[in-house]
Amino acid sequence: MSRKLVLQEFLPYLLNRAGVQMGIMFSRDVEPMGITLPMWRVMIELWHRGEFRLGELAERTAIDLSTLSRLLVAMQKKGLITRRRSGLDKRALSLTLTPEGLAMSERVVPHALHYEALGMKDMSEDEVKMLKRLLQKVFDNLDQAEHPPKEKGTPEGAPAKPAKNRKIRASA
Amino acid sequence: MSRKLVLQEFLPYLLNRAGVQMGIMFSRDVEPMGITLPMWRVMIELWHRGEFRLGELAERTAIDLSTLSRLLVAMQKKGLITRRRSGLDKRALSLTLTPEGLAMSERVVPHALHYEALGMKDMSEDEVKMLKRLLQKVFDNLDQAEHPPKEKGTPEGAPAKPAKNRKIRASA
DNA sequence: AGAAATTATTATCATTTGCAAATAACTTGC
DNA sequence: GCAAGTTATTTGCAAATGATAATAATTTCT
Repeated sequence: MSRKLVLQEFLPYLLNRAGVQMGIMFSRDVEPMGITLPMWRVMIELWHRGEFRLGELAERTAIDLSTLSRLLVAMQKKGLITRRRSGLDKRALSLTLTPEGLAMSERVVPHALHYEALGMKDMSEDEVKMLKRLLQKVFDNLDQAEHPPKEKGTPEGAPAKPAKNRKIRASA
Repeated sequence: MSRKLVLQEFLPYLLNRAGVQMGIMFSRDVEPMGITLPMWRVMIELWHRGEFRLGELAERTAIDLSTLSRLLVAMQKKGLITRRRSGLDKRALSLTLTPEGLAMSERVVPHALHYEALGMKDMSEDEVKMLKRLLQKVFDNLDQAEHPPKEKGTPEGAPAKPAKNRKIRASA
C-alpha cells in the first residue's frame, strides 16, 4: 500500500530539484565574474526585450518586487543597467542594459552553453528540443495560473481549488 | 549578428526559471500546513529511502550543510523527523521520518499532484513521461558532474574546462 | 596505544530574501 | 482643479541562507 517510489516521479519534485541544482552550479560558475544568478536572469530579459518596467520584470523573472528593486540598484552601481524615471509615467522605472551590461551578458553566454551541454549529456537532438519546449510550456502553464489573463468580470466558475494565492505578487 | 532570441532557449534559463516558479507556487501552497519547500524536499528523500546521514542528505537535496543542519533541528522540534547519533559511526546523525512526519508527507501528496497537473496542462501522456525522464536525466548529469564517481587516481584527461567547484559542498 | 589527519556537525556573521507598510505619482469624479 | 482612490516603487524588519571557523568523534599511521 505504501507508494514510496512514485513520489520521486512528481513533477514538482523533479523540476524543482533539477532547476535548483542547475541554478547552484551555474551561479557558482558566474560568481567570479561579479554577477549572481538573479542578476543574470534580469540581464537576459533586458537583453531579450530591450526595456522593462520594474513590475513587468518582477513578474517575468519571478523575483519579488522589493528584492528586485534592491537588486536593480546594485546592478546600476555595477554599471550593468540604467534606471531612469521614464517619460510618460514618472512612477515607472525604465530599465535597460548599459553597453557594459550587454558586454557582460555576452561574456556569460559561453558559461550558459557549458551548463547547457552538461545538463544535456547523452540526449538526442530531439530530446533536447522536446525538453526545452516542455519546460517553456510548464512555465507558461504555471505563470498563467498565477497571473491569469485579465477578463472583465472574472467569470469565477471554473476552479475547484480556489487558487490559494492571496497575494498576486510573484515572489522568489 | 545579434542573437537575442537564442538566449531565451538556453536550458539553464528555461530549467531554472520553471523550477523556481514551481517552487514558489508549491511553497506558498504548503506553507499553511506548517512546512516549507526545503522541508518537503527533506521529507520526500527520507520517505523514499528511509534513512540518511546529514552529509548524504545535504548532497541529495542540494541544501547547504549548515542550512540543512538547522532545518533538521527545526523539523525535529516540529516532530517530523528523528535525529539520533547512530550506532556504528558515532559522528553520524541518523535521520528518519517520525510517524507524524510520514503522515505529513502523505498529506502533502495531493498538493504535489495539484501542481503536477497544473504544470502539465495540455500535455500528452507521452510528453509528461518524457519530461519527467529528461528532468531526471538532467539532474543526474549535473549531479554527476558535481560529485563524480570516485576513481582512484583521477585520470584528469577529459575536461577542457576544469570544473570550477572549489568547494564540493552542495549548497542551495 | 597515541598523535595527527580525516570526517561530521554546529555556531557565527554578513548578505539576501519576502512581506508589510510607507512613499510617490498618476487618474478619476466631482 | 482638487480630493479620493489606484498604481508603481522603495524602505523597514524579521527570517533564512551560505561561507567560514570552531567543535566533536573517528580512523590511520607508527
